[in-house]
Amino acid sequence: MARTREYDQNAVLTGAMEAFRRRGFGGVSIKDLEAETGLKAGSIYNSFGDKAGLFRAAFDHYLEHVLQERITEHAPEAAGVAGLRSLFVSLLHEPADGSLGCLITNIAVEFGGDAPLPNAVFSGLNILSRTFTDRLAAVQTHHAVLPQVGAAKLLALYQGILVLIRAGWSKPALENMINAEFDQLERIIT
Amino acid sequence: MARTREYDQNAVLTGAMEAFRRRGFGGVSIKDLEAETGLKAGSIYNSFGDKAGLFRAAFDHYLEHVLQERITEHAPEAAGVAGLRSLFVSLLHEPADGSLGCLITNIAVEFGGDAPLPNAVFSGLNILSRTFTDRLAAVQTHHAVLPQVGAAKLLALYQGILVLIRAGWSKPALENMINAEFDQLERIIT
DNA sequence: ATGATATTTAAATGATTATTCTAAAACAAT
DNA sequence: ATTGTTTTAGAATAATCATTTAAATATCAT
Repeated sequence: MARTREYDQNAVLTGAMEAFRRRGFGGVSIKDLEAETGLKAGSIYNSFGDKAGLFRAAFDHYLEHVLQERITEHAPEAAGVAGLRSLFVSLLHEPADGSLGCLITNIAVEFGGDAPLPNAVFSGLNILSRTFTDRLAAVQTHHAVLPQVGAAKLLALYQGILVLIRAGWSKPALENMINAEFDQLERIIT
Repeated sequence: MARTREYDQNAVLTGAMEAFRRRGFGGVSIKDLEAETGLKAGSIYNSFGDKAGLFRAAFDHYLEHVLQERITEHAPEAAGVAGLRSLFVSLLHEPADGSLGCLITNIAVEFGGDAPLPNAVFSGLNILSRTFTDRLAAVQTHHAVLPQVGAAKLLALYQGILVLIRAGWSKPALENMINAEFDQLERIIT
């Protein structure tokens, strides 16, 4: 039988994920990944095939352990539209040293010029879109726009907020904006 | 006296700008820039100092000849809030072969992790923010949110739309969303 | 036309890139 | 303990990167 793996798969993926979130796919070298994962290049290639393979694994890890968990924590079905507000506000809480960033946003921008987008970008956007649509559909009234249309707006707003955070835009201004938007939304649906 | 410059400064900046819009700063090599500008590497370094120098010049060119002209065309002061709607819809018209992209959005995302942002990112966001604030302030009523808050929302929406275009999101869906948003906005202010 | 000066070109440089290879070390079952 | 297999570690590779250098070329004022 073979030697057992020494490293902690979860820690490796988390380290790689953080690097990719901060600096994008092209901005992270194998050497960087060695530093952030603790693995040597040989082990990375042995375990993940190539840089893109590790990236895909890290992106899946992001969807499962960052995005999904964030939704579960802030905006579960029972929390309704108020949960969506909490989800949006949670985006503003970032580490002091630069923006960690959202892989969906960042990779859509980095690859969207001509390179084919990783499937995880679509998966991520669909997870968000479905969450928004579901929460809006649950409280729909005849005064409001269709849930799909409202969800598209929230999706754009969500991505835009992440861009503005990345650009260093004032967080209090963003929080006021989010609250005004959800105040208005809740006024319409009640 | 010296030899005169052979190349067309405007064409050079346009070529470099398009490359940077599509593939970001890190995604464009000097070789790419040679192909897209027609200049040889030596001339690029002679004229712009280094890659970052050409990038700065191309970004300034973008603000002046793409962003400002787009605002002038679609959303001059006289056009009011209806002009803003036209500005947003204009974002959806892109070339068939991949997304050209907005330098402000793309560079904010690419550099926002830890690298310092070029000043042009702030300039661009401020140009947009001021335009939105001004148009909203001109029609403000007591029913609406403060112009600064409404402008922050439009700014986030604007950036988010650009991300979603980059991600290949359905353009008709985005257009419906934009129209619903401005229908609601115009309903409030009249 | 000539001299002074800039621009252009192409080759050279050194750093960094992703990836592969090789040998050493670690483990599990026998 | 020995065997078989896998993970490691580090060196080696070949490509590409931004940048510099030096020579050739082109232009303008005289």
